[in-house]
Amino acid sequence: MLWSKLFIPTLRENPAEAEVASHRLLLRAGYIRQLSAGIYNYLFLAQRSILKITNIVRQEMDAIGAQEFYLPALNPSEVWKESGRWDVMGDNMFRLKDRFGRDLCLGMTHEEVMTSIARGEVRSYKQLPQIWYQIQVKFRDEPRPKSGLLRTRQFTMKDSYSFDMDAAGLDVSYEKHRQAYCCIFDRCGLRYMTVEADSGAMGGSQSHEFMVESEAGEDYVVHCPATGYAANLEKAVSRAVAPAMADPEGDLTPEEFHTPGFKTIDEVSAFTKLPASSQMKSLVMVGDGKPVLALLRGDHQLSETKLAGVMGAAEVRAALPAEIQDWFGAAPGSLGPIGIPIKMRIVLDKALEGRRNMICGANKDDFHLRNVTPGKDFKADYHELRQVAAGDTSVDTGDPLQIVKTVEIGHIFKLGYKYSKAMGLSVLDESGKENTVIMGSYGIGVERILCAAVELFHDGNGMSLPASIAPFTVVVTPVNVKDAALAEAAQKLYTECKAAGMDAVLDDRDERPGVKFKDAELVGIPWRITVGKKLAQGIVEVVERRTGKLTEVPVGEAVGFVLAAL
RNA sequence: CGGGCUGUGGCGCAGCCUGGUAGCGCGCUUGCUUGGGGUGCAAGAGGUCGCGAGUUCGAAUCUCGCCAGCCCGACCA
Repeated sequence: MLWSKLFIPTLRENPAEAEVASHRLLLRAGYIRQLSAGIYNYLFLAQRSILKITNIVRQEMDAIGAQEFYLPALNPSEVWKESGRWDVMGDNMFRLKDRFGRDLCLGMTHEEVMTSIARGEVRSYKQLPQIWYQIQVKFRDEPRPKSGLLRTRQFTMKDSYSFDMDAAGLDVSYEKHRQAYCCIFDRCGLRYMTVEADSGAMGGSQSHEFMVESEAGEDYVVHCPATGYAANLEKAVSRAVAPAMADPEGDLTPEEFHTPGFKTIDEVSAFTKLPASSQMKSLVMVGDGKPVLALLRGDHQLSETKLAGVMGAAEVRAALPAEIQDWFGAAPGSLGPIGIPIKMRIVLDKALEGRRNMICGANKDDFHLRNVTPGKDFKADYHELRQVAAGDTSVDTGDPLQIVKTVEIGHIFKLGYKYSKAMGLSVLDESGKENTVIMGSYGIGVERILCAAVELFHDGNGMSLPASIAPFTVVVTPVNVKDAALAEAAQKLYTECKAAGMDAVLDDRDERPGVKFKDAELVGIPWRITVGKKLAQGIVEVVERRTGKLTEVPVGEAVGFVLAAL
């Protein structure tokens, strides 16, 4: 292709509205333009890159025996009502009515539709397992679209669904996906981590996320370089740093003391001259409408996800001040596990196991208790409730943990029977008995692969995409198109590149060399063959975008040089 | 949904406080020039100043309402 004929609207200056690197550079390099909040036009370069990504995805999915479908984005409400998600999805779902007033929505994901196909057609164990996938558009009315293509309201997803007879079959389908995803992300040239993820309170037994480390990300991953442990912060476990001070010795009896106006952990800490780790933090939470008191070490944070898991609740929230007053007869800041007027479940974080003679609220405004020992002074029910904090170490080895910010590019998930049960998907087994099908679902955010690549690989001059997903592999740049010898040699090199099967572009624009170099670097083409002065000696330059390394090679060897480096 | 910020030619911005004929840089067009890192010169085109009301002789500028976008938070199957 000839650059002079292409629509590649690069910008000299940074667009004002873009902050994160991928957003800024995709705009500047002329890949995308915004249509509305969270809705983007993909121009020529973006579309080229996305097609390369989806081809890789398609090849690897096909390689595990998955079959490509293409389902409607426009969905009737019925299937969503069957699964219960018509209500669950709330405002995140785009909804509309047809001319007869029937409810429709734009699909956010396709478990329901895939399940509806399977239940209508799949009747026998002989037809299983199946893996069906599609590469298709998804719609989610995000509360806050942000960061360019990282969080949008319309995006492309590769979503697949597996159908198996039993858990062992699901294990196989799941493992196939895990490996396919690794192949996909490897081929896309990404550095990523596979991490354990929270599988929710609803029966999902296992889940992994594929994460790329980036400041632009929205998820936190706990990672142990020494042991290789990696988990989403929501799910991660760790060994906490020891309490700052040992507990008082002996079987002491709880004793009330006056703490006028001291409510927070820090205030009580300053007042008692004891570290936060000597206190028990009392958090009143509500899970699916039921109150619970969660106790943690004063310097620890509650993980709401873990608490939800312990309670088996779909959703947890902090109790409102009025609810707390009603249940405890005291205000937040003086709460504790002893003498609660109503019956309420109390759960303790495991970091409190073995602790004694601690400080907590007395359920009486402006009073606290000292010498409170879990298990002795109240019934202790220990669970993993704490969020991993900076400085924590590996549970197994005590090696240091890191907490890193990441972008989620893929997620694989054992669904279990959630949809097959709700929607009645079963087959006859060998003995002629009905067997509910077990399912898995697996997603890849296609645009996020592009974003993650830009986040990982960019510098002051622009992006530097992996050759496998760059819109072009090589650009041939004659330094001066008015010089017939240069123009002719460049044209010839370009033709050779094409003949060698490379995605090449000839920068035949009548521009100064600086302009062409800048554009090629901004757009992120991995290789450039520069045809300039030294052509007289039969020499051209091959420049690698990522390293900036320049090699002078004879004209006849330039194409081979690039090919060999790919 | 709460908090903050911003809307002025395609892009980046000034002008607004203190009301009086809309400006700069880049880009674009034409001509010349230059030809190894966004060349230089000259001449042009392009804007109902986000929308609507109000105040005023007069509003980009002041007041009110609305809309849109960005950032932080809440939220994120």
